[in-house]
Amino acid sequence: METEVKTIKSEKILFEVAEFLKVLGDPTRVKIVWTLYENKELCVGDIVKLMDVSRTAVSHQLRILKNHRIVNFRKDGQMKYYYLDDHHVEEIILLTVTHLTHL
Amino acid sequence: METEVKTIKSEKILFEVAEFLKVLGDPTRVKIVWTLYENKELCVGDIVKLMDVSRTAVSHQLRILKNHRIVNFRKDGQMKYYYLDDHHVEEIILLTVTHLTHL
DNA sequence: TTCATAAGTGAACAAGTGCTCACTTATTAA
DNA sequence: TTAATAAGTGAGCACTTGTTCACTTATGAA
Repeated sequence: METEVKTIKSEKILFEVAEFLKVLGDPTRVKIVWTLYENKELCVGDIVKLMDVSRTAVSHQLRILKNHRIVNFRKDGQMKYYYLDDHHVEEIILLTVTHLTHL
Repeated sequence: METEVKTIKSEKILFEVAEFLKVLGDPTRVKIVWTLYENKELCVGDIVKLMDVSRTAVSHQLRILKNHRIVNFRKDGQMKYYYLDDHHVEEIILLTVTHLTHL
């Protein structure tokens, strides 16, 4: 207990960081995000086809991603075309891939 | 269902990305990481002093961070001095902060 | 050796999470 | 209007997770 220490600034932003990374820290959600990154935009049915997850599960996760402004969509008839709402998200994933492959 | 789609490459790496981001996606753990980022290295007692979390909880979370090679430590007598094991981790957090503050 | 201090461990439990199931909403075609 | 298709919703439940509590290990001083 002899180390000089600093106090933590902005407790709140760290909590938000944790909350945000938790959203990406799920296999289904990160797979959806990656699929949208690779395909620019996709309707729900296509996302389901590309992933081994039920349509309902995809719907639930898309809502969470939407609430955190990670994805957005445009309507076209009966379809909803989802796309990544912010390029930072793909940067975070790519940086993580880099980290893991250089471990 | 009319969009041209690509197949997902490397299912496994995406799973690992999710697992890794989940580790950072916890308020206690991200706080520990940030505290270590700000202070270079700290013993467990100092980490506890800087955070509103019990010593035991910190110990448990440090083990998880150690298992994922996010932190490491050096022993010095009775103390263990923990430090960040990879600079990618702070980059990921800083990028997330940037993302959240520009939302 | 004995005691104090620093840190870690494992069981238990409350809280949270992600999936499935049944049902609903919205849109388009017949 | 009726039927079909695309997507979303809410309850329920199994599973996971983070904390606390009691106990253990390891090191150093007396």
